[in-house]
Amino acid sequence: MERMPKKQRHQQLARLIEENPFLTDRELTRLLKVSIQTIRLDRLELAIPELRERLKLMAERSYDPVRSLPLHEIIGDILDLQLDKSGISMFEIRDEHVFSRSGIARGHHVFAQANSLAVAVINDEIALTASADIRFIRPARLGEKCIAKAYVRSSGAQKGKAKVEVFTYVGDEMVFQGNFVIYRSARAADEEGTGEA
Amino acid sequence: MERMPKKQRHQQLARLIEENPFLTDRELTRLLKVSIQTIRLDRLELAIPELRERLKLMAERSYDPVRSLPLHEIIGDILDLQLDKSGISMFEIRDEHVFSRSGIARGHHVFAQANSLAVAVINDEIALTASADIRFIRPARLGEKCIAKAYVRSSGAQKGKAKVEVFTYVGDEMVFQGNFVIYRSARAADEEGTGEA
DNA sequence: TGTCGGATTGGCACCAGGTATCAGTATGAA
DNA sequence: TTCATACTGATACCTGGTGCCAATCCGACA
Repeated sequence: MERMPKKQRHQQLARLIEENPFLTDRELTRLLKVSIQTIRLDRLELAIPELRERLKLMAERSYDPVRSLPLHEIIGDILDLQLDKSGISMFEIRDEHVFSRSGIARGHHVFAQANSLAVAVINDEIALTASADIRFIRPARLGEKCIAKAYVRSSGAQKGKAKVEVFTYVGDEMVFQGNFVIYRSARAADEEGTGEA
Repeated sequence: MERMPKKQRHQQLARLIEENPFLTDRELTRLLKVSIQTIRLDRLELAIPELRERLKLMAERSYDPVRSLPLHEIIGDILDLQLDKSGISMFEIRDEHVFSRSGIARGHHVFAQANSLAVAVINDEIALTASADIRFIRPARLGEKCIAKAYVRSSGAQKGKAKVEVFTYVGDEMVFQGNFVIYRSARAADEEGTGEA
């Protein structure tokens, strides 16, 4: 009936906007060889908002402090935290964490989870990793949920150095183990845990 | 001279937009009790773009795959790579890598650079971190460029385990040192280095 | 063959949130 | 008084749309 079936054009339109949300209707006109009205009818049917709305949504998503910070802050979701004692976090291995060929997680992601937790469990305004001795027991794979458990072996509230041991499991299999030495600013903070890592 | 000194209003304006980039000029009119023309003159003087440009910039920033997937692939830019011998990479500490309060880089980013390099320098199809013994000598800070140098101490092409030593410097100061043991799939790959880490 | 209906296109009014420019007013200092 | 600076108002114009109506195309079906 048409030069190109409507369904197919809809798919193309959706794909184009998915790939590049910055396209105006006018630019889409060029790419799909239909009138601007058709583009707009298509967007309407597909419930794709106009360019400015799309940009606004993206800006809002990236601006949401809860969403934008955790990516850079703590790696993994804290499930339990007993300051200066122990903590548990969960981290799911996703596509972006693995070697594409083998589906095995890059070591630094597993380390990042453990490191984040080791720092978070220290009840202090400033806590920095001083050194660590780590073992990757077996590879963590795509889709696996890593449960890291941290135990503060010596809080070092006076000496300024805490020792934290972290074990990471997938199910009941240990995948990672690390001994961390964490610098702390000596005076333990009165405040609640900071959420930083 | 004015109800409120211009300088002060400029500060307030900048702060308001910083806090909430979604404000229109009309809304700012209400908040600052000046005409919309004044708001626009102010924005001009302060070089603050219009709402739509601000949203577009935010959307672009959050869309940039390099920024949004910070821990995915190799961390740091490979400057030099001699497979099974040595390698050098550079990694600049940005906002998203530091504790906001102290401006000090989170340990796992510095580790990720070293780990990426240690894996990249191994000339094999599959290379995984088995264990590591690491020291954070001094904190790396916002804006600093970390230069990591990796040396393969024993390639372990037969035994399946390579030893790689990594030193990371800012200028001539060492910030990090680590000894990595890397599993490799025994048969050294004929291909070029993979680019994965 | 005519006609019906969905798909497509064109045109126009209108909108938000601006830019650019010009003119007028207020206010304080020299 | 005069002058500069700050502020305000008004108008034309821009982009990237929405909303709506009419015209056209094109294939299917009686």
